[in-house]
Amino acid sequence: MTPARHAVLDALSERGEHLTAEEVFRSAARRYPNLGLATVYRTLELLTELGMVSRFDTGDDKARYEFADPTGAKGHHHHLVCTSCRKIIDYKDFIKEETELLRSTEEGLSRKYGFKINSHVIQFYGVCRECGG
Amino acid sequence: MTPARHAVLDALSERGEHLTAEEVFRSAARRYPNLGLATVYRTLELLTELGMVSRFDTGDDKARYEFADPTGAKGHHHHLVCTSCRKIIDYKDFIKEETELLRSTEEGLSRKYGFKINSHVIQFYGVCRECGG
DNA sequence: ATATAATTGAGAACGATTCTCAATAACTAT
DNA sequence: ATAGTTATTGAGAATCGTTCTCAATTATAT
Repeated sequence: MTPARHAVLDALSERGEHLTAEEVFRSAARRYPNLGLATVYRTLELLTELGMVSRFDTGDDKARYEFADPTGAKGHHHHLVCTSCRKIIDYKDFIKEETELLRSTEEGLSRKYGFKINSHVIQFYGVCRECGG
Repeated sequence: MTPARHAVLDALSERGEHLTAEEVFRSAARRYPNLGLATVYRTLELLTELGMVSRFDTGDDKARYEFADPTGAKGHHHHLVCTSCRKIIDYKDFIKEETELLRSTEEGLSRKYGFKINSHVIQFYGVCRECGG
């Protein structure tokens, strides 16, 4: 865990969620001024592989990263994306039905197609209240 | 509906599913040789807006397109993606639980956050039988 | 300390997609 | 039909997020 990597991780945990690589870079560079953008990308990839960070995207063409803390307060959650203002809301409600859906789907798909399922993406798109939803 | 647009639509409905823009281009260009790639992109965007084509992505950085036929044999379906060989399986099993989940989630999110939900992405990633899943 | 391996920053390279623009094709109204 | 207006096209340049290259620096092991 080098200083550059720490700076990236700090940026992700301190600042809000859903940062783009560019945003992580700007944020982390405040503390670690000669940080390079390539290092940010490399570190984000590394941390994602280690499971400490999770990466997702929301339809614009920039990957977003957030601190992964599956057992913490945030826990496992999904994203609700406003297609107008690009706001992203984390939610973890309805997880019971969802868990059930995932379990049975994964089991069924595994049996039928021989897939070992490792991850999933569930995301809703819509228009938020402020944007007229 | 110009010939160029027809060529794009034909390529999508004739050939299998899940084509990248490049693949649509190659396929359509066989019938309509002086087709340009930019026209393919423009047409795919147009058809997507019209709801005749749906666009999704699977983790590599290329958008995929498929003929949208919500009431037809294919119907509404989701994708199961092998992260090893990139095979994509359409499935529409378990739609009952899923429909229920979507309904209650959309309703709940709407009430709680004031979102009008328009679309969703549900996708599973894993390793297929041939790849050792 | 010294050799070896890993990490870094800067900028070039990449690749999917979008933009520009002149040429062409499609309508419209006469 | 025909002249004028508008939409669509193809080709290549431009864009932009991301990845690669490479020499320099830093960490690790001997």
